[in-house]
Amino acid sequence: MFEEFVNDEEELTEKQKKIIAAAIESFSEKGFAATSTSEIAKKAGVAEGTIFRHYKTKKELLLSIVAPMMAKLVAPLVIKDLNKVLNQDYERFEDFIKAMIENRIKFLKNNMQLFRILIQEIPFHPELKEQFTEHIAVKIFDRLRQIIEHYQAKGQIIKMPPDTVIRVTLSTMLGYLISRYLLLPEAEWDDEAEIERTVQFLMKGLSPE
Amino acid sequence: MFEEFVNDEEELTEKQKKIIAAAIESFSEKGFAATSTSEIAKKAGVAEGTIFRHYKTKKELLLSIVAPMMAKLVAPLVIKDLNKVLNQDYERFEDFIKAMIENRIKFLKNNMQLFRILIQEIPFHPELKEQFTEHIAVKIFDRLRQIIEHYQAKGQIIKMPPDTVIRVTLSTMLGYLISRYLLLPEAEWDDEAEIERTVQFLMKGLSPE
Amino acid sequence: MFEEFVNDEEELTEKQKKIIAAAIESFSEKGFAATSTSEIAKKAGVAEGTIFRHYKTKKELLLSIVAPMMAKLVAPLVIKDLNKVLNQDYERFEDFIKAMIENRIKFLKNNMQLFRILIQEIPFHPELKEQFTEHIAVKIFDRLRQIIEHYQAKGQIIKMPPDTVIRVTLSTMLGYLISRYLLLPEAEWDDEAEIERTVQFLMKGLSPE
Amino acid sequence: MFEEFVNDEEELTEKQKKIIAAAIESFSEKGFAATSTSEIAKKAGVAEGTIFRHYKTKKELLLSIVAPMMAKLVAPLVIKDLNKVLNQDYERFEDFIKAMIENRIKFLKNNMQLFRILIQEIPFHPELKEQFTEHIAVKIFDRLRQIIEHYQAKGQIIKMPPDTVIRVTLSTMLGYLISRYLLLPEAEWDDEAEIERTVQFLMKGLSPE
DNA sequence: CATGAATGAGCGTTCATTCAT
DNA sequence: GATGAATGAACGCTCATTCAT
Repeated sequence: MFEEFVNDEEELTEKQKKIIAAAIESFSEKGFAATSTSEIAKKAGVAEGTIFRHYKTKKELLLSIVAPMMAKLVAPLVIKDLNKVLNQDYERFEDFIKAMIENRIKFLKNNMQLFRILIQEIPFHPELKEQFTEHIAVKIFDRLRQIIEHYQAKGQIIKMPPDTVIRVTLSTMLGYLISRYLLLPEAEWDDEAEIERTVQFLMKGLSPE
Repeated sequence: MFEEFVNDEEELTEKQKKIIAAAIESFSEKGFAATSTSEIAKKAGVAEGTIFRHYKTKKELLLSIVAPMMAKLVAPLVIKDLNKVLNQDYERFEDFIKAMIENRIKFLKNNMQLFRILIQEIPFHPELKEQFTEHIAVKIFDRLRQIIEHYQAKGQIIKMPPDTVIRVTLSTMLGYLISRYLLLPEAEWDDEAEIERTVQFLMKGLSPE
Repeated sequence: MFEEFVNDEEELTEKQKKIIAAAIESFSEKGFAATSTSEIAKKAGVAEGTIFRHYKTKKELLLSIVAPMMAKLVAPLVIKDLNKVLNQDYERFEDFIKAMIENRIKFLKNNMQLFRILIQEIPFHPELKEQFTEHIAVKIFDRLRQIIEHYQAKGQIIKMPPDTVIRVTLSTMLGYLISRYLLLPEAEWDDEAEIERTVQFLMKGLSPE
Repeated sequence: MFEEFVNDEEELTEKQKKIIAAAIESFSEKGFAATSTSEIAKKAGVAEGTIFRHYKTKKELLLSIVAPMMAKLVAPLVIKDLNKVLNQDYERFEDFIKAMIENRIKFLKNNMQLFRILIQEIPFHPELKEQFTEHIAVKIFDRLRQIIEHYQAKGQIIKMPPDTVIRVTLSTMLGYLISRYLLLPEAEWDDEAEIERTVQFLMKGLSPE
């Protein structure tokens, strides 16, 4: 479940792919504002002008990187008939949340640089924030709310405002990811156990009664 | 308890205060890299050269803003005889965590711009990250570990690695703050209830058994 | 004899040539430190950024001007089989020194601005001084020493340490050039006679006995 | 003979002396244009403003250093009744030139930093050059011409235009000083012998016949 | 008389972007 | 489509000089 059928990079020329790859690397390491287009060009092995042939501005390049990332991040929740999935595959909230968290953690782990750019740049670019709230807060929150209410109705989750449930769930999950991969990547982590504990904490915190 | 007796800004000239204030505003809004010194000067109503009389470089200006913030952030945990406080004032973990969270939330709410700069700039400045891990991870984590173990020994918290307890606690708390004040500041929030719910979630998640 | 087959400026773009020309003019008149890059750009009729596309720093621009000058200055002494030349063309030291001096005077006269930059900037730039001693003192002094010894062996020059002979010879020659073209260029000079007298003084001063 | 009764530094305050000393050191090492007033102030141990209390501009500070140097440099030739000295003490040109050269070499050796500033800055400051030609070329050249003619009349020097004699003499002498103390100060020099040879070369080059 | 904070013009350099080839 | 030379505005920072204390 929750596999992704996203295909991008398909209509990109070889040079474009190199530009994107170089930009991702630099943006994630030094930030958008501190990365120069000439640096990207050099790293990508193309001429400076080539970047601007494909992307009108430096910012457009950033958006062309971040926007698909945001879409992919919430992809599993955009599945058309998610409720069917829920009923069939995940009778218990615990199973659903476990699957979802493991799936998203795997995804973010594999796309850590993109994730990094996303959270680093959102504060500085109103368009990004807008896109984010529009995609996530509106489309996805609605979905998530339904899901939460679904399990609340089944008596599997505490009766708390769904938005609060969503918030603490995401906080817990992203808190793990940021600690694990961005803040203390060099500490020793027993990932399996740590995820297990995190989910356990979340489940207990959200259990009814 | 946990009041702060930090006094800074006291030996600063009038111009220096204006520079700091202008820098905080701009850094928090546009980020360090995207803020120009000329812009800070204009906003502060001083000549550009004046900035550099007080701060050798733009980066030094940033550090002079962020470093004290970091110290103040963890101040309540640097109290000399914290254990006495714990025994006397907070026999129950719940009371302690409630007091601590409310206190720190109040502090961060009052210093939201500084908090914003801190979390926005840490990824881009190795010195900052270093200072952070040095101050927080080493000094404070040790303290927090003792506290957690203290309440674990009393049987008030689940037997989980203290680092994990710390992580989920901070995630929950910072997740609230970031959602509330940075991501969705314009949504309607019933702060009192929301904090109450958040602490409740945390307590249940960490309760033994 | 002693013609030069040096060709530079050949792979330079039009703009680069203009930058070099403007830089030479300004550096020689006001000195390197007192010449601004914006001034050079204006004089060259290019944008200031263009200078830095071709020369990473202002100093690199200086070096790109001075280094070839130094090479050309000593070029006649780097001829592969100089001894053959000496034996065939200049049996007498007087003929050699006359030819050499006239040749170098002509060269410096035609490159007075470059010569000026060279002697004006050497004191302030260790790299230049190093390059100078390396090229001149080592490579050329060895050559000159051999030549002096060659004519001393023939009994045509006084038996004095070759280094001293070289020093007084160069002093006499450069003293003329500096007086003539840099210190008192507006006095009336009978160049031919003055050079004749200078060589005569030199020859007598160095004659054996 | 040729002792100097120059007294300067007499009406200078302690701070002023320190400023002058610091300026001399920096100007001679890095050049006037590349030396900042703040650097001089720091080295002198005074406030930046103090420099400008004593010297209206940075350039005035330079001139206050160089002008007296120039005066002292030619002092021995400004003696009122130089001819009496010549007749009494130096019947032979050789004795005169030897005494003069040794005296001036000693003086310059003792004031090498000032000498360095003088020759380094003359090219860049029209006022300096003017002062130089006015003092040297007019006042002193006249004197020197008389002296040369005096010895030419006695048949002790070659019949050459006095200006040429002066030029080659100064070139020879300054050539030694510059080689010895500025270009190759770290080579091994047998000063006594080298001066002896230099004077010998000069005498032979200028001898009649 | 000495101070040093303040100034603002100007510095060398980098930048995103354009455009002729 | 790709290039890279060219641009000029803007950058962080330094400077000589002023002036209230």
